[in-house]
Amino acid sequence: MSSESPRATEILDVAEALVRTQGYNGFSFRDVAAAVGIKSASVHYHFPTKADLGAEVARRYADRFIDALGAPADPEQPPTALLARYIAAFRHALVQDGQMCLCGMLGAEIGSLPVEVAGAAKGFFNRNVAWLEAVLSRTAAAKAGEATTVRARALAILATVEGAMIVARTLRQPGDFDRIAAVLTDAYASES
Amino acid sequence: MSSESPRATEILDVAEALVRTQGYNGFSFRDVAAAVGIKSASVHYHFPTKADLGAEVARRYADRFIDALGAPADPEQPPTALLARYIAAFRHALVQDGQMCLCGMLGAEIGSLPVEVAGAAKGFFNRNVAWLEAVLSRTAAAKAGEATTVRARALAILATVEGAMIVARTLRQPGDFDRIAAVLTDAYASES
DNA sequence: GTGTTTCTATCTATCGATAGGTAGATCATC
DNA sequence: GATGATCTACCTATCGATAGATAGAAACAC
Repeated sequence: MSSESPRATEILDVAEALVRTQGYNGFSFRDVAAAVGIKSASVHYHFPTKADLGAEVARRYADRFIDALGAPADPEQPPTALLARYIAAFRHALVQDGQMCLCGMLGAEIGSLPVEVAGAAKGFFNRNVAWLEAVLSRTAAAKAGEATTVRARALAILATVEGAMIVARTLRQPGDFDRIAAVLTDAYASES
Repeated sequence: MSSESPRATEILDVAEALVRTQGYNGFSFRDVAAAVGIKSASVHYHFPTKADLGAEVARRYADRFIDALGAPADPEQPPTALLARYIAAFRHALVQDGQMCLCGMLGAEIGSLPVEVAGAAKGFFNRNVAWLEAVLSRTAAAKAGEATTVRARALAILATVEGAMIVARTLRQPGDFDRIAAVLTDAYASES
């Protein structure tokens, strides 16, 4: 599956950074090639079409991201700690990388993406919601009652962190991400 | 200010729809011209550069959007009703138009936008936050205590609805927007 | 071991299409 | 006949993608 050559990995790294700042519609094979130090034809050798490259970037990003979250059912981690880790993962993408979440960017462009790329972005969101549902279902509030709202709350958390990245970046105040995250924590996690 | 010719308005309408589905980097003068039924050179007559057109689209969108929200201090409207109206405005953009929020899209692309366009998107968000702060400051919770969190909660509401549009569109389930909005209402408005 | 073939990764060169933008002619309206 | 709006025609630059060549490493045949 993921036995990529060093060069292919290099290309994926560069492409990911470009998509996360300029969007799928805004990056080109020549941009990627120039940053890697090869010709655009060589990029086509590793990834035949732009859709192939975009989809692979998205798949790799999703795998890495979900992997870093750890197991949502880990009995050693209380739900509040897992939620904090979830928020920290997005915070890292924003502050450390200084970029948008890749799939948040793709989600905004969803109406004009090749099907493979759109599907990869959709998969990222589905896996995020599933992870959050698993965490939220362990809270006291969830055990006490309504199962319907577990999915709704998972969707809300995902939407809020994705939106927070956009707002913080647009207002040029990275600290706004933390302000929004604090509201999230107060509203959802304090009831556990 | 806004004494545009019918043709200019037509161009702005088409450009807005294109930016909201393909992003600023993904639309072209030729796309706009073809949809209007004129040549791309004629679009340049009305809007000299792409940045001019993009910025004007964003300004018009922001004006129209904020205008539709009404006065946040209107004594006849309780804060809960105003918040419901706020969410309905985004819901309308998503369900009726079937498109992203224009400035949510621009916010995602913010790292690769001309300064005029980026500034217009930033202005949209600032006006949204100001409107929400005005509403939230009228709630009982706000009057009782902490003024710091009013801004934080305003940012969180904006982030959540922007993110909700992206998530609902990517998962191809418009109903998810309403699920997220319901969580928002429960968490923030029930304390008033 | 040597010679032959195949594979990998890259190159140069080019394709048709499209990008944003410009110059100058044309047409209509007043 | 002047003004506003649109046109034709074009420019330079770039897009995604392909073709054909090349150099070197690996695999194979004997």
